[in-house]
Amino acid sequence: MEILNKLGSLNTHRKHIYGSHSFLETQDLINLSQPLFTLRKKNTLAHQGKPFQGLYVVQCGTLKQIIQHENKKELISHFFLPGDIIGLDAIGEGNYCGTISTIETSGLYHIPFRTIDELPISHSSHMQLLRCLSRAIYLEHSRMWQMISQPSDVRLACFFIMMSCKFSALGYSPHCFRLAMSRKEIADYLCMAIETLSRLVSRFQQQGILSAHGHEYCLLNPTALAAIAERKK
Amino acid sequence: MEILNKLGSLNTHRKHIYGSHSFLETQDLINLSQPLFTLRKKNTLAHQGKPFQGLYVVQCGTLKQIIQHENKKELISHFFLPGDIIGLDAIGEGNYCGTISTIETSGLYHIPFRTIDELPISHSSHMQLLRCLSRAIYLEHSRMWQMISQPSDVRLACFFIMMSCKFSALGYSPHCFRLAMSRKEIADYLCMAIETLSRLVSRFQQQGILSAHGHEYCLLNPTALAAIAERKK
DNA sequence: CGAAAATTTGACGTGATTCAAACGCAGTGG
DNA sequence: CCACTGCGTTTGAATCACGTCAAATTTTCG
Repeated sequence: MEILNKLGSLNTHRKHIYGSHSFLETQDLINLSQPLFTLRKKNTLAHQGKPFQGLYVVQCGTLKQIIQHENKKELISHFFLPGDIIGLDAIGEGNYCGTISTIETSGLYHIPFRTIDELPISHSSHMQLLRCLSRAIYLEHSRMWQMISQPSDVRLACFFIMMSCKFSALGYSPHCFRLAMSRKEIADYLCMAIETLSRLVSRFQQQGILSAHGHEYCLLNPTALAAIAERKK
Repeated sequence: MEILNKLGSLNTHRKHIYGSHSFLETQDLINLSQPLFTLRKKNTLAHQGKPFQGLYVVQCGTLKQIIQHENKKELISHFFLPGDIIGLDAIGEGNYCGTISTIETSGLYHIPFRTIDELPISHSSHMQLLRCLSRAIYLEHSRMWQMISQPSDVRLACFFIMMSCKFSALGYSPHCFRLAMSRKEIADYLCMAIETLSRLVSRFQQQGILSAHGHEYCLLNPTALAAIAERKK
């Protein structure tokens, strides 16, 4: 069965790259999977360095991937939302390169396999998978570039726009949505201090760009938000 | 012919990760290549976004890969030294994701192919290539982490140590070597301003850690250098 | 309800960028 | 041979964005 034939058809011209791993048309993958299972919030799906056990597709909920480097400062490499695929960056190495855990109770499909050989896909699909990983290198690089050379307000604006696009694609309102992640998690993802994030959210609210109450966010002025996100240095 | 069978045997425990692309035992690749050719300094080997034309193996000289993002601030993603392979990150996408040009006159082997299908390697080698690309994702991430959360002196110390290892592996002195790249290029690679780099080099010299005359560098106190590189925040 | 955790806000310190000027060095032409 | 020019590098001073520290406030959840 050709599960990867639509690989690469998505996200080819994404503007605000934050490298979420929804490279495939996930329905095909789900057909291969075990029954849906749920994982309560703050549970760990996979530990960094542990052997690869297969991919997961998010059906509902939110997860995060933390890559621990030597010292304890942790960096969140990805958030996973419904439709996203978890574990693509672990296929090759054979180990999960980060710890993946739920932020809220989530529903997941598991596509179990240890090595890529066990996945019933054709030669051409392997090529597509290869292409997919190669693209991920570039996405990582883009993210690095953004984190290094873009000021914090631009990074945050891009983040909100990305989330807006996500929710829009999922059929939800692009303007009002609930983010399961805490401020600290968003800050870690955006490589800034919690306090900086908090100040930025306050500033955006004062400017009437958005409103934030707890985990609920409303984009009141998407144009202004986009202007901040696109601001050249 | 099995050119990728030693894939992944190198660089598995590299400490100071700056992601140079020497993943393969290059001699196998060279056997597949066109005759050696030379490219004068400041010439471009491949342009960002142009179609993939094949891999290159550096025989001698130095090259750099620049990835241009929207605004003009350029980021050097890689330096290529003898033994390194150029273009691995372009295989999948089919386009070069950065502009690759010579810093000094360089000798190169060209392994021409357009798509991975044209490379005469086995299924298991494809797996290895896949593993290789997957690892590159992690390397990119590690570099991001270092650039973001390590202070500039640590980054520079790591850079010198990496270069020292490189030259050592090539059979040259690990303590005294000539770097073809300019200060500006090193600064771009390490994501800092030229002035910051210049100040750091001055400081290291005052501390007796190294001496720098033009493009010639001597590591006078590798222990002290390593202490800076390993310093936790 | 009450303790613990998360968030906000202010004051302050600092590493690194930016601006500016001076310096050294190589190549060119008078 | 020396002035002239352009380029890379160095150095100092000023500035800024962001992180850190600390205290206040709100939210969460048993």
